[in-house]
Amino acid sequence: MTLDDNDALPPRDFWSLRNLMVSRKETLPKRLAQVAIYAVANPDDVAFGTAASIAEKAEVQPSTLVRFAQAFGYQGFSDLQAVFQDRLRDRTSNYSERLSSLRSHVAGDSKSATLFAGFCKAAERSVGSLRERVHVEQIDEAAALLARAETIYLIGQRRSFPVTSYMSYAFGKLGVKSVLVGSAQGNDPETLSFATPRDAAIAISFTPYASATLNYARQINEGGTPLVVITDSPFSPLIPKIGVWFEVVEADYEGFRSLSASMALAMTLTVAVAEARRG
Amino acid sequence: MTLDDNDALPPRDFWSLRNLMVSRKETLPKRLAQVAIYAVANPDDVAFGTAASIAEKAEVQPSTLVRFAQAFGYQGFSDLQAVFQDRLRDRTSNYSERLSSLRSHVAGDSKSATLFAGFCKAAERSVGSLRERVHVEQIDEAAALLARAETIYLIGQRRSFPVTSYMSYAFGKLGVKSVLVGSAQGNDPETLSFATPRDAAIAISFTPYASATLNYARQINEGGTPLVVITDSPFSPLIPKIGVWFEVVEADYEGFRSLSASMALAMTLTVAVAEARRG
DNA sequence: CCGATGCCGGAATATTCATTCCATCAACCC
DNA sequence: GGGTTGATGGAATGAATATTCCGGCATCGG
Repeated sequence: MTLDDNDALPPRDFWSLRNLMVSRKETLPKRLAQVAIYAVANPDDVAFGTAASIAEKAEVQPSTLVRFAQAFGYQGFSDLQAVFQDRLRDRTSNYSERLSSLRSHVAGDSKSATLFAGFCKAAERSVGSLRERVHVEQIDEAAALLARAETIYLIGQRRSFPVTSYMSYAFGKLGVKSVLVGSAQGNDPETLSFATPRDAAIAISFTPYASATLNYARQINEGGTPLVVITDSPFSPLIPKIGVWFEVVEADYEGFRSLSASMALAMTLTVAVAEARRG
Repeated sequence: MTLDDNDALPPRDFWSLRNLMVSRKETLPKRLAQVAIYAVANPDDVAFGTAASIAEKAEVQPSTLVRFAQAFGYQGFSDLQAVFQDRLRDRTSNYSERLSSLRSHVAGDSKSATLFAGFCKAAERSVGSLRERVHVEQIDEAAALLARAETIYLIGQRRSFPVTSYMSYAFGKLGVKSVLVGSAQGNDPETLSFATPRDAAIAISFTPYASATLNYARQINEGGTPLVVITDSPFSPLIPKIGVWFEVVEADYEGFRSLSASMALAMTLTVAVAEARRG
């Protein structure tokens, strides 16, 4: 008796097993810990893969997987794998279970629970409304416009800044030249004065519109640089003369508006531009 | 050429296949129709079972399953089974290949449409998984911890920076003193050296963890400053000695992970802190 | 009623798979 | 520092699996 030193029966449901793997990881030998990490991070692959394929992805030997299973009291790898499969099998029962647990949480009536549920719901509703409002042609048009640009200027303040800063990061990773405007440096007007009609800009703003964003967008658009705008109303002062605009209505909870829809649209645009450049 | 009389490539996503099975059922030979009916009614069993076990339940021969698969243009039963598995694999990541294959198939449809749908779905999925994983007690604990702090330090790089920058903005509006670390200024280590055990910090990072974030978090936590961590695994090197941590698994599409779950949790924490301060 | 065509069942086969075994290696205690 | 214990990699093994093949059968048109 060396490895399988736990007298208790192995867990038969996924979450018990998961907790056990997390708690025992510290005391596990190196390779077995490696398996634990992989299994927690990629339960789906464990459910469907073969011992060989999983071993390869986790960078261990197949035999290590068998040892791992036995260390947790299972008869072999297949026995352990069955637990991972069951997790995916009864998704429906799992779902109702999830809902009831959510309800009991909310029934606890803590203020945090209400907040949490509220913000989750706001995020989901926002994405739902985004689906309705945005048409594919708009995305195509915006992506084409941005793909033509030499430099893409990103304009967003306050609540919109996280969105533009994400785009700046993603564009960087994708090798698309972009300039982030609206950080705390203060030379933004000069930066924008370099924009030409061969560039493009993305401006994001919602009521109450940050005045700086409005000014920058107007300035750049009047200089002939096309503009892609994300805003929350067809009457927004941001709507450009040259360019495309998207209507994104974020649901709010207690006055704090979600960012999920803007983020999802931002990601779509970012990747679409990169793909358009490649093609 | 007798059976596999369709020149087109077989569908790679479950729903296309399902529709195809339904529509072709009428013209299919008796046993193959029998398989189609069983497969439509028990897709989970098809996903997990072996050819022998499925054949038994569907009351046909294993070889019939192979023929069935070939009749739809697949190379063999395993090839067809993979489609059924992908349907269940949905949960978190790894469905990028599913959508990319979808895209190549629906070549007539715009690429942007697929992107857009993918990112919307990733956002919704992420929020769903957030609900499942985060418990209210954690939020309460984190909010209490942060409410006690004199100054809240916000640590996040790269993809996490939009989240911390949002929190910085929201904390500002709510009158909570916070310092944003990780902008391009470069004096971050010194800024963090001012943190005391009476302060607190929020660190956000996902695989691959930005080394600077790791160092900052470790440094500040060893100095006795409690830490609230948002990360993607119980084995994350970010898990603090003093403090609370949240497991947030963002779904990804084409390697670009959503931010919706992190954002929703960030909003919850931000407002919860402000409420705790007020009460 | 008879040939032809396509379908099916079941055995045969070739692969792939999980598991076991053993030699080597590293860590630890005496 | 030598001996022991446990962990690991990798090949060997035997079981299980998907697939192929072929003889027989039903169906259909003449």
